[in-house]
Amino acid sequence: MDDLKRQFNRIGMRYTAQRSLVHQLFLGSPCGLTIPEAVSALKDRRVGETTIYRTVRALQEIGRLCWVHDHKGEHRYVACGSRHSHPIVCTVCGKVAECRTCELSVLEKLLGLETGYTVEGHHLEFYGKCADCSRLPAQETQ
Amino acid sequence: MDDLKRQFNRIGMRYTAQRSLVHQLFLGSPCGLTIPEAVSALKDRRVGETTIYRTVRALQEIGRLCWVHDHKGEHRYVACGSRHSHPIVCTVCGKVAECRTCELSVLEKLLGLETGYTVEGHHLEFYGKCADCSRLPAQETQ
DNA sequence: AATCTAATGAAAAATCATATCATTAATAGA
DNA sequence: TCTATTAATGATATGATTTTTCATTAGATT
Repeated sequence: MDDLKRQFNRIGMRYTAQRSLVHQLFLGSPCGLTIPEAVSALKDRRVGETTIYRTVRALQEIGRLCWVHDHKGEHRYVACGSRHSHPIVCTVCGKVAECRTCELSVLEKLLGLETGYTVEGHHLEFYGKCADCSRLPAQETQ
Repeated sequence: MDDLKRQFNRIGMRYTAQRSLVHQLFLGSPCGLTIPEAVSALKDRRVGETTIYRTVRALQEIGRLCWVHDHKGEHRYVACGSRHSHPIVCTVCGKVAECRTCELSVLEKLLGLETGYTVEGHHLEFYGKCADCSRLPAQETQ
């Protein structure tokens, strides 16, 4: 995907082999990863800690990575398709799905009236059970 | 306010002088505080680090404190009035207001259909300019 | 190829968070 | 009030995480 290269260039950064590995890792992690997890996952692939921190920041900047708080409150990074998506985190297995629907405009208007703020954006995270975990009644996965 | 004491007791904790100081500190901080900020703010009042970490967790548990990510992405804790409120963070000065309006039920239904998840809850943060900072056109405060 | 610029990762340093535990304070019961 | 009980406190130690620094390497440009 050469698109990524262009997006990196746009923010004055190069799309290198290491950065590609970092991105691939997140794409293959449906529950997202904390940074320490990403670091240890790529230790054998010889990608350094510093590179991972920098790449995570860059991927967020170009809208390919967002963060969620999982069921335990841990800050995890999850691959996403666009700068503006609403993640939903499974409270049982931690799997994250992406929701493109966004109908917050009404709420934003109300909010503006209520608080006097000019709304510019938001972060919205949902928590719930994924289809699989909804079926297993009270069994702890992972 | 003796209400707080009851709330602490309900979760098996005591409402002590130190915990009161921590709570007061957050009540007087419209932009919220990171934990290290709270620690240094209370150093002269002789409240220890451990107590602050524990109290922050307790205040969250009883719904008097919520977290936001400020304009710089920093995790800050802000006093709030109820367990379910939607903070809005000023992107200029960082001041946080509380929004009680919650009309996400429609969105939650759509989301359930789109992803197959059973929605149980959410976290919603708005970003925007407060009334004061909306007036000053392009001036960086703080 | 030569030049320039950015990326890399090892190491050190700084920061942040948790665990341990002796001491102190708050509560409940007599 | 006095005592017993239980939880809170905070100093210290420890561990985890994040950032900084910098010599080296790789990628882009001419």
